[in-house]
Amino acid sequence: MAKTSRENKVVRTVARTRKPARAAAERPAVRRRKSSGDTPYHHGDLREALLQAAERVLERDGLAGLTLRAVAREAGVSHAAPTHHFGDLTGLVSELAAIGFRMFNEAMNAAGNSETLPIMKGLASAKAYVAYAQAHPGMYGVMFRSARLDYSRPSLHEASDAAFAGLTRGVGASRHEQIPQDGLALDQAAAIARAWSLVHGFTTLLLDGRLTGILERLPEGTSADKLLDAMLRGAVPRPPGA
Amino acid sequence: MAKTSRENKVVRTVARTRKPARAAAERPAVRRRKSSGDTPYHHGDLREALLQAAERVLERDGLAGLTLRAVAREAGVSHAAPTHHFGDLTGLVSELAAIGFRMFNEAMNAAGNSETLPIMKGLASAKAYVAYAQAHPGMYGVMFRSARLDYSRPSLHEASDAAFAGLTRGVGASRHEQIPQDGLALDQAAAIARAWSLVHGFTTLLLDGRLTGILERLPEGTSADKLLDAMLRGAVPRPPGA
DNA sequence: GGCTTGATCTTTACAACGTAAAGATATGGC
DNA sequence: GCCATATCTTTACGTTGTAAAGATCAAGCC
Repeated sequence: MAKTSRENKVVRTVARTRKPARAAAERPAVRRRKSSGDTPYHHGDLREALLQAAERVLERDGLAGLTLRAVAREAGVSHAAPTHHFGDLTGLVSELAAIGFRMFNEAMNAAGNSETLPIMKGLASAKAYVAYAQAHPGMYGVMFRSARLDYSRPSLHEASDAAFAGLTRGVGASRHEQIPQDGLALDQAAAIARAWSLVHGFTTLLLDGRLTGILERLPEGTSADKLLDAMLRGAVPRPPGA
Repeated sequence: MAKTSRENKVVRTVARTRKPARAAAERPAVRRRKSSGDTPYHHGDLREALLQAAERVLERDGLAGLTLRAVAREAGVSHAAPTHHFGDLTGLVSELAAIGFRMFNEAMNAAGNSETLPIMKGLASAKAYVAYAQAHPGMYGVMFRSARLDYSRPSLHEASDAAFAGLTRGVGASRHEQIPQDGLALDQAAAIARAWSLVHGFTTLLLDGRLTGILERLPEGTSADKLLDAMLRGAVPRPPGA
């Protein structure tokens, strides 16, 4: 009961006193509708602006710098404005993570669909997984390292489930099987867990810099991509002819 | 230059005024040497007491509850006392993580040494890895999820390296090979990365609750241990006869 | 057109945190 | 006995998340 976020369920206060707030001219100027120079209605699409500001702050200052007040500063609004749209910091971080999962999922699907051979689909998806994390380390941190994620939020729940479902499809494709929705044999479950663990573990270790010791000992600066490829090819039960 | 921790390099102040501090009797009482009822010298082994307090706070309140002030409260000292022994929060968390890595490493080695077959050594170590994380989720969080770790600290650096070296040895044993210290072939590196990624990824996913969807669909509440075993057995190039 | 209403944003306030600095105190060497 | 020093406490400050109350504007009603 301590965590009741209002978030658009505005508490109408008693109000009605004097003391005029400062003039409207003093407020930050950039309050216009997204890509539409006119009609600066109430205060613009602040929710979207805050999410974009949050992503900028994240990639600039890292996960530790992603605070409610920093995001508000970046967006040019008062420090309490984000509370109205996201309830609390957990809410903002969760919505940001949901965006990350959607981008993530799209990247994996695009990579998988670009391949024709079923076995290659899985490999391509896995590579896209790692590539996304390398390109957006801040987002990856929000999605997998942040302690403030509320998976009961539908947006986050759905986006996160969709991303892992995509990876599971890749496994099914590479084994020429359909993954059933209800029952699951142990070896099927093991195959899914193996694919998830391999890709997710590799990414986590790579971003934590724990693979640099290995990469440095490889011939002439082999890239992480090559190591990933070798790791995955050795992991499939029947190695592809290519 | 903003992060110069003093940490035992005490800044001698000018000092010397009046205003007596409160009586010694008001202070917390438990200030005696570890397992030695007498000789309560200056204020006891506070450094050790703080680390133990930190572990208690961690397992009780989670990573988010692990603050300098909470640890000081748990140990019954002033909120600024930990600073003297660890410099800052990063220092305390790093030392705690080092302890975690040492316990972690001991558990893996003990499990590996209990087996005679080389292939089994790797499996046993991997299971010990996951078992430790399940038994000490707070510690695992400090070691792998905390944003405040300073790997330039020798204690943390060494303990962390030792833990991963142990896992690498397990891989070498399971492949009947010696992992060379200098050069490394791509397939050797891939084998190490595969073992690390599998075990670490599985653990991360398990602790994040992302495997529950799979576990629930397995026959009659199969344990995570069974899934791990099946996953690992399917991953080794030459499956063991057992 | 004046008025109300409700959503949006700002101000103000407070407790908890990390950290620095200065004051107090006991220990061990002399 | 005395003092230098390491250890611990007090005090203080800036930052954070969050609650609550005040201000402002768009829209609808009469």
